[in-house]
Amino acid sequence: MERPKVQDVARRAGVGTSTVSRVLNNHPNISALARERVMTAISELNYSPNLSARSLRSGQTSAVSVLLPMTGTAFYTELLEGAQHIFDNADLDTALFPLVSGIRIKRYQRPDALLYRADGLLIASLSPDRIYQNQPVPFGKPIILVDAHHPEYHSVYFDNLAAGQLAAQHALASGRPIALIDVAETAGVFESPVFLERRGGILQTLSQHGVTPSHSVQVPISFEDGRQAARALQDAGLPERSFVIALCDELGLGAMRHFAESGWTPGQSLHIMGFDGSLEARKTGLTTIEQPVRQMGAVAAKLLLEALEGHLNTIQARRFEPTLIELSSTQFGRT
Amino acid sequence: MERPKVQDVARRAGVGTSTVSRVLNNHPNISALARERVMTAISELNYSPNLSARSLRSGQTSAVSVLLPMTGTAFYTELLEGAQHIFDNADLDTALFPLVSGIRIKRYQRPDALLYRADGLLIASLSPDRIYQNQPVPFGKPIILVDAHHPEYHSVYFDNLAAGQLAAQHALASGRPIALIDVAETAGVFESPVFLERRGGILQTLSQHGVTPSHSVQVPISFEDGRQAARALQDAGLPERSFVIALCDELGLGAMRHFAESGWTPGQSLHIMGFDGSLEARKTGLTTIEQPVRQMGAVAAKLLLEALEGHLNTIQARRFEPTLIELSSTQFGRT
DNA sequence: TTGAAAGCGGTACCAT
DNA sequence: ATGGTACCGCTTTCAA
Repeated sequence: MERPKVQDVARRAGVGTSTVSRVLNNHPNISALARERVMTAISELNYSPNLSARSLRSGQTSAVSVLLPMTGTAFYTELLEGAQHIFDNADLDTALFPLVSGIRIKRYQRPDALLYRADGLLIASLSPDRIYQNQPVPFGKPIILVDAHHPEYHSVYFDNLAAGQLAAQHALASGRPIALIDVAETAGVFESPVFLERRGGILQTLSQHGVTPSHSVQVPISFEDGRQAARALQDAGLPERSFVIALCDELGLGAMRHFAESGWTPGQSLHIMGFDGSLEARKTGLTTIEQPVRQMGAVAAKLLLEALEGHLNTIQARRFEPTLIELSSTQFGRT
Repeated sequence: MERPKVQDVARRAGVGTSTVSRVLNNHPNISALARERVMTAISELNYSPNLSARSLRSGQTSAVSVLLPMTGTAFYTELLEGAQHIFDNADLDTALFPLVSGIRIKRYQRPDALLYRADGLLIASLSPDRIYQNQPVPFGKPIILVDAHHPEYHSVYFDNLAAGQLAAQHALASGRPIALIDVAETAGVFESPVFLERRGGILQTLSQHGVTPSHSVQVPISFEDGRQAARALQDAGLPERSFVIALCDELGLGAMRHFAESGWTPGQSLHIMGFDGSLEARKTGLTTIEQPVRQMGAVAAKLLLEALEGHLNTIQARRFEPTLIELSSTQFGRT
């Protein structure tokens, strides 16, 4: 038979189509016998429901969409692990829509994009204002922003300003001159406020103590760029007994490598720290600021579930506070 | 108005619903006037079609699904960039379905998973046999395997055996003792034959020349593990004038770092190479085996398009041959 | 070139 | 507890 339908199942089970539907959707008030016969017919015919028909009639899709940048970093893997688990338990299927190039944006601006064939939407690390050019998201169902913050949307995010402040305080406590390895972002759709906020927190705290960074470089994010940034700092006359704040772990790790290679053993002469709480940083002993990424993903997913159930009447914001993980790169040889 | 439908558009434009549908789907034989009036009505009402209704009726989804592991590496970003571009031009929406944890597998085994609400399926780096436990994929439409190979499916993949052979030949040409930094894989769903094949190519070529690796270690894939592997090799008595083959760039880069730190300057005393042709390897000067990832993604996508049009009557296999990129880590101080 | 109407495969209402 | 049936919104004959 050509792809069986409910009618075929109903006929074979000797019941009505509504009974089949009830069994499929776990409705109450079904006799054990009827359920049994329907189940048998289903497996005999190898039946599976047509999702399009189901959503057309029910108005639901049993799916959530996740819009996210694809960076090839572990960040989104972790975030998704946290979220997927929650969606799985709620019997929601999850589809990912990566923003790999600018061209895709045009597609996502159309309200009939596949992205919006969902009951809810999670937007990760992206600014709706930027993607939709300050127009509302063409999706009339619940939306949660994660790793991003916007007054008009439910948001789950890190307190990057506090993270910056925490880093600055730790640096100040060392009594050393403070240098910055900053992130050079290409402006555009993918631009995220994360680094802006971290930087702001750092500079704000420093200036409150009358301190200005002794040296500063801006580079793209990669291990190798971190290395080159460290070299550039040295070339610019960075004193060996400095405290270097790198705006992310990857840059910090690259810089740490260069300093180590040039004999400025991190933690013993030079001090250095990063941001992200990455596994690499922990393994390598780079002091960092932890961000509970997986947990953030889970909280965002839970918030979306609540929104789907209509329990969210006011805009929600869940902010995660940072934790300092002090490792060997800033522990020894304190002044 | 509550989400307008074709009827609303038709009424406003003073035409029949079929005319609206024809305009929406770019059918020929539509008068310029009718098209104009329909377009106006659509934008006035801010109409957008219901995807579920459309696919229910047409039997098509205008979507392709991509099943892939989420590793946080640049590999899949590149692969997708290659594929998305092709799908975009064919007006196909693309949804990603990551296999983040084993639990997900259960979901994907059901034929009514969202994954299968598509016209075609791309499976990346995963073995159908392993995911579906030797049962056929529950999807009666075109499937393309990419970065994987299977006699029963269309496949687009790298010749990893040749890559291994190429590496071994390069190592043999150095006349040095050859050591291996191998990948320790956790068996299971995610296990891919890539490393098995690379390893096989290496060992096969070596043994053809009567050579056996002087030293060998197995470690998980990470920069830091590469570093530790290098140290382990030294502890095991690796001679400084060796040729080290790392089974991937990330391990090679980590090892290179350790060797550099311990004074065995890569390329000058010790020789080392990796696999993948990663950007990092190129920047750092690590000799590597190039794999045109983006191109492979594009070819896989094109193959899927052909399959969708019914042009593929026999199982297709597209194999990409590897290229050696010789950089400084194996160039100088040749014997 | 166009409109009326059938029908895609389910779900949910309304009887019983 | 169960079956009949209208109907979700669209595409596609078919006849005009």
